[in-house]
Amino acid sequence: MGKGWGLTLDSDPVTSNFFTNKSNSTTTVAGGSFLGLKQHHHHRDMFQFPVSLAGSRDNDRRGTSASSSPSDDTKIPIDEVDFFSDKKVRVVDDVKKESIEAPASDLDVNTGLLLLTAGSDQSTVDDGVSSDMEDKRAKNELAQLQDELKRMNAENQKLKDMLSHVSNNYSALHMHLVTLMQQQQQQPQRNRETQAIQESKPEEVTPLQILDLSRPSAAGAEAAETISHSSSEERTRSGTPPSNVEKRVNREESPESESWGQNCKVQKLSSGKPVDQSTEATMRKARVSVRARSEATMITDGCQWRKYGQKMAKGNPCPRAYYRCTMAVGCPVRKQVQRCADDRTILITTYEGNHNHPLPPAAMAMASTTAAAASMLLSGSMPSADGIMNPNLLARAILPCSSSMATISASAPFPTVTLDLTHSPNPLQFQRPAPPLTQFQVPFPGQPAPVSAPQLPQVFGQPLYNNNQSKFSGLQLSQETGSSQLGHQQQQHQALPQQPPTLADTVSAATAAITNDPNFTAALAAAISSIISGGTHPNSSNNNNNRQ
DNA sequence: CGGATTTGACCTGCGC
DNA sequence: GCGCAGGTCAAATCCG
Repeated sequence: MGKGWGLTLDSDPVTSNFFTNKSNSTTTVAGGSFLGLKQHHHHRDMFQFPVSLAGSRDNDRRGTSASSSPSDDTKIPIDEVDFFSDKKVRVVDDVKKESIEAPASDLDVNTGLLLLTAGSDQSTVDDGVSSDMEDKRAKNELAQLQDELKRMNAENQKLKDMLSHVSNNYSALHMHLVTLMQQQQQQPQRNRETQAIQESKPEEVTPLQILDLSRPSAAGAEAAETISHSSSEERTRSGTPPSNVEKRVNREESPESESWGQNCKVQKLSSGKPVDQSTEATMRKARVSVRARSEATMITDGCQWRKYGQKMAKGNPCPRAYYRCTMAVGCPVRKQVQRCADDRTILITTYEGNHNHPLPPAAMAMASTTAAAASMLLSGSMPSADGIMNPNLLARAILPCSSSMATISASAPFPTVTLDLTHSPNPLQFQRPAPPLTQFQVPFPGQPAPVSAPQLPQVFGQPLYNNNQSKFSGLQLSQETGSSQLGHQQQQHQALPQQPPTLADTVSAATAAITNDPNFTAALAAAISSIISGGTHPNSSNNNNNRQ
């Protein structure tokens, strides 16, 4: 991914370089011909380094492989060199040696031409070959060779300097980016941290009680399941239904991960690690809301849900339904479904939590999207709620082609990413070159979810609206497909290559693309920081917090 | 009969 | 402290 997403995702290769740490700063030394030397196989492609910075993924990969593992080193022994590891010195030395030694071996070629020129001059003067003339020729030859050698040395020195300069620049840039990243991540965290410390009372908490949505779901899932099981056993053992007081005690002693409200309690109970605590507190409250037109009572998103409650929400005549995921025992994912009060054809689905189980392919794309959105929202690329950054900036980063469809609210009770799929796309947005669909990887069946992305349910890819002019085009990036009436979720991944991509395909592809890169949030943060440093966004004054 | 849904009670956080 | 609103629980009910 990373291509076709404009500035934001162009940072992907940069991300690969800058944020996967260490050996990414590798580059390839080359340019034998450039040096005027015989081309050695291990000195190819001079200045691949800046190319790599510019975003060639292949270059990145090759550069990384050169120093990432010993085995790789054995495969590509000298071809690629890490200038920022010890090898750098070695290679530079090689170049140096090369400049001194190699010309000797190249003399035949160059000298031949030069001698021919020199000799021809003399031969026209004197046809007789005397030993003096031979000596003179030899001296001339030697002098020219020495000049050539000096020139090459100077050239190599220049190249070395250039290389060193580029290396230094890269290092500085790298450090700067890392620093920016850390600052962005730590600043809002510290604020919350301080607040959490002040509010929380020190009580014991087990690590299992801290479920970080930003982490791969496995750990949190296991934790959630463990907690859930233990609490279930406890309830079973108790036999009789607990009284209110007992129930209360039970909740406090075994804070089931399944309860949002209880989670808030866990967050207050936990005090061992302030950072984790504060992060968790925000993480758990992060939500992804999807607005879509649907006549159904609930959109099919590939997951199995069980309704566990319904309430009348204030200010909305339509009841709000509460669902929990039943695809796995103890899955903490919840969702709320409610019709919009203003337009009852709009169904608002709000997801929270991450699945602790594998998702069906149909549910992967949206899960990835919502997870990425939530992760980004909470990872530190999300500014604190004090309005340092326009949420729309982040929304644009999520969906650069649909800024009006994705809004992020940091001031809401829960940080919420809202994907509005009900609006017609801005025509101007379609003037941007649409990313080739092939760059998106729609998850295949059995393909694990992106490791870095907590999984959340998918809502795309189901019949949302019985209308060819599906309003679902809000997220469409490339074109409106008249024949793109959404089919069943299983069909969305079976689009024939020669057919125009369906909306579901496009959406799924886009959503998958968003999260294919484990470092998406980091890349996003970097992009944002660059945007900030480069000036304010044209719409930055339009602080459109989307509160529900 | 087992699983899903309904629905009233209960809990919790927040604002006044 | 009280009331309100959001969220959850669990017994009752429904349904295949």
